[in-house]
Amino acid sequence: MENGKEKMPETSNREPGKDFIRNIIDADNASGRFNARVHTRFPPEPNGYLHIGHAKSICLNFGVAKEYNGKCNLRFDDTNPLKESTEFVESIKTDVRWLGFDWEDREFYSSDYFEKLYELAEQLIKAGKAYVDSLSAEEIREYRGTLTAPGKNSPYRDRSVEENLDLFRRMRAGEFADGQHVLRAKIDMSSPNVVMRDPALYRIRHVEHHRSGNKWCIYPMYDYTHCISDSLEGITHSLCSLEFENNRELYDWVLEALGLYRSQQTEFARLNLTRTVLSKRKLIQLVTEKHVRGWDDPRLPTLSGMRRRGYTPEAIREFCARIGVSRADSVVDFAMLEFCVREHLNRIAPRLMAVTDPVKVVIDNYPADQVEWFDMPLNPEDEGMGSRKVPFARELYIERDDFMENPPAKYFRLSPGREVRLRYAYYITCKEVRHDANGKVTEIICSYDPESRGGGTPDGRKVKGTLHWVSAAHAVEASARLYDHLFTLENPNVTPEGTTFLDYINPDSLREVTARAEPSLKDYVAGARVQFERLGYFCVDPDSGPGKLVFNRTVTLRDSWAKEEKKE
RNA sequence: AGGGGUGUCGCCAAGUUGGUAAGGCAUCUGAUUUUGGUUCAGACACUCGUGGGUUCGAGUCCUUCCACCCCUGCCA
Repeated sequence: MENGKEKMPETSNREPGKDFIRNIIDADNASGRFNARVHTRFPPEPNGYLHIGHAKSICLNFGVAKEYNGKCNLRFDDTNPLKESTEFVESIKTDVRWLGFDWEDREFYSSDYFEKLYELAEQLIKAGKAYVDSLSAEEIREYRGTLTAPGKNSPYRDRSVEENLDLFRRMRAGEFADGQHVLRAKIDMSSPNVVMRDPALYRIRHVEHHRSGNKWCIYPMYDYTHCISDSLEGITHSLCSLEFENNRELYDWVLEALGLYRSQQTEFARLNLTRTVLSKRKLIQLVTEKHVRGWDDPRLPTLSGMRRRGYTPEAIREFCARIGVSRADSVVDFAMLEFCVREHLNRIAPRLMAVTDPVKVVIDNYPADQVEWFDMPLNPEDEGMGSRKVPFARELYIERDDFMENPPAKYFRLSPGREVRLRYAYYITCKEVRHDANGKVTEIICSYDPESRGGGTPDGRKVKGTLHWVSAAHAVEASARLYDHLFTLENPNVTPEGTTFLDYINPDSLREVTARAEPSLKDYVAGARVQFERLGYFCVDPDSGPGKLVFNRTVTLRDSWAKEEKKE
């Protein structure tokens, strides 16, 4: 192994190509800030399904921990019982595991800290740094001021420590109704950072919590909970998205006021992808308004949807590695994701033949009662994958696209008088075309060259086209769901005046057709991924069952002919 | 109008004592090819939002202006 790299001069302690997060960690490790320790966490709120945007955060947090021999916790940020449920907790765990990450025994919940959080709140009150406010939500909003005008102090701001303590304890005891009081940090109502204008720490909510049940009727807010949870878990680098930049000042304030170990919050830009939406609100709308079939609809960017679509965890991880992480708002081209799936599937998917839009071919010089079983490699580039047997007979199906009566110049598939190769089988020449009353092609009569058995000829003559095919008599039927982008707009997050993303839903995002496939297709079970030669990568949908095969097209193959054709 | 951020090729993204623009996706050529797939070879930023300044030299320093994002939940 060449060792040019490790000979780098000592002064160059930065590795080119590293993202700013890893540069910060390197610097912290160099300065000994956290004793060269790296401990991150992935902190989802269990109020929805994870999507590709979360995958970016998961790969970052777990990835960084792994690279630096550190740890990464899974923490459910469950401080708002109104929105959270165990159903979401379970789906999140399934998705993180599926992506390939392991939190070992470090599964935490903010709700595990409710008692500790409460004690610390009393500590804050005793230190004169928090008070119970009895203004209504509306009044608090008015008192907060605006972005350009300072706020003003609540008339309850100067209550004594004793009164605050008494009120707060009675809040916990359930003596008050929702909204009657709120615990607030006493900071600065004229701070230019609105987050610092005496933020709410606790609110009263007589609601059952998915884990703590009815034990509590006051619940801590995010800003108060998150930093303390990070601190208690010994998190070193608390990575979150850009919209929390303004909250960092409060994050630091709370830990400072309580004299707690300080984790470092660092923000990065969240993922945006062309051709899809990643906001929770929009995703919920698509599902509840039935624009898609459910949270795991293969057209959705949810991890469960992508899993069902046939994406692999490897491909998603590779995608996250390739897009990098920075502080600049950006929109990643969906093509980047497709590249990553194709790259992985190309290596692992067995090749099969299936026809999605069949037209019949009759080989008129092939014996009507003859059937030949050809042995075909499952992947010509990987002998190790083995082979399968495929039957050839007089009547076949080929793709309707693969025949044209009046082909344009660069078309080199089948057309009258032309010879093409049927993959791994024979050369055939089109002799005659039959049509129905509407002029639609119903049957193509061909002759085959017995000498070309296997797909090559003794005289070495070349043909320009190689087509996939299926024996009509042996074909198995399968439902194929052909997906396209959910939106017709490049970026559905930015829509023209007066329209919303829903106005750009692609009516052809799902086309379900009956495909005819080679018999070996029956060997594949739900979740299996294959390549239908010349068409794309497909995977077996869970809707499949005994005698019923349903396939999802994960992604098409790259198609330079389609591009060429468009130029015409 | 206050505060916090960001602006490097169509897209993502390196660029850290200022020294003369990595890489990937996409795109376009060409070669190979029993998938118009794969693979391989090559092309693709005299320029870093903008004007000005410092300097022998600036994407990197100073400065003007512009654009975009976030913040006025008892959501996270």
